[in-house]
Amino acid sequence: MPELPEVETIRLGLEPIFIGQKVRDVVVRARKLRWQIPSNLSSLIKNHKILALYRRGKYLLFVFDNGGTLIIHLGMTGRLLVLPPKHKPDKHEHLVLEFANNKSLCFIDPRKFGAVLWTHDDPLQHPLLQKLGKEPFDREFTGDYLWHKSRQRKVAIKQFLMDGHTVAGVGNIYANEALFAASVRPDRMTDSLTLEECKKLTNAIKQVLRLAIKKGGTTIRDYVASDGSIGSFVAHLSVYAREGQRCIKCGAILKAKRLGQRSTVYCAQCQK
DNA sequence: CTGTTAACCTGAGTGC
DNA sequence: TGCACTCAGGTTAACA
Repeated sequence: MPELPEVETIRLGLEPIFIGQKVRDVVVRARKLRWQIPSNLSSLIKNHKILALYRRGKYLLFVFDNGGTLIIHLGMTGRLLVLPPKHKPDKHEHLVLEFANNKSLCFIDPRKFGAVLWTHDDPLQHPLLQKLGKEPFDREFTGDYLWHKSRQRKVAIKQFLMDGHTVAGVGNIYANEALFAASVRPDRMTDSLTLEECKKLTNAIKQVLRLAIKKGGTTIRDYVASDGSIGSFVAHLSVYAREGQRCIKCGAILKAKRLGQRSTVYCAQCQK
């Protein structure tokens, strides 16, 4: 369920605790998440230090002092919690990294749509990351970029935005919110968008994501930060999960429809 | 290549 | 209570 703001909030919470810290022990419990957790993970990272923690889209990248990188994706229900080494393990706690500073980093994921991977090479060249679209806060994520990418494409703009190959990190909540902020109907075909609309959309995405990070993400049901705290962006949602309620701008009743089997909420008055 | 759909998996909520 | 069914912050692989 975590999208870019939630993943970034988790990253910000983990960074001060684990940078420079050495892995003392590794416990792998899950047989299989989205993919198998590397069976030799322990030998890869035990007694090695984390040098840096980056984010690309919804992926977290833990760079180790042996040159390798642990890649973690949280899927729909994944959590990364900082707990004491002796805590009672959650039913769905699939991986625990125990560190020299006496803190454990725990990966919990009931639905197992998440992923824990390892690469010796440049993580950005990993097959799963290599083809990702621009980072929303990249200077190059502009209206021009979106306009060029969207030409001759016959998909609803919302689905296009949620495709990580268009822009990385935008999921269902923030696609809904950004489209509302840009006054664009979610079911518009991408190739019908004008350059002007693409500019409004890219700006809306940056603005919505920035505020959501500032608010620590959106907690609807599962999401919590690495310290267990919840995100407060729910209070700023304009359309997501507000079907049947009134539009905050014009007062019309918000409509819902399914786009690519994802719930979509919009204001038929404000969004054209 | 593009576009659509099923699949991965568990838990919470609803209606009968 | 139980059962059937729907839905959920994601994404890939397999189709047409």
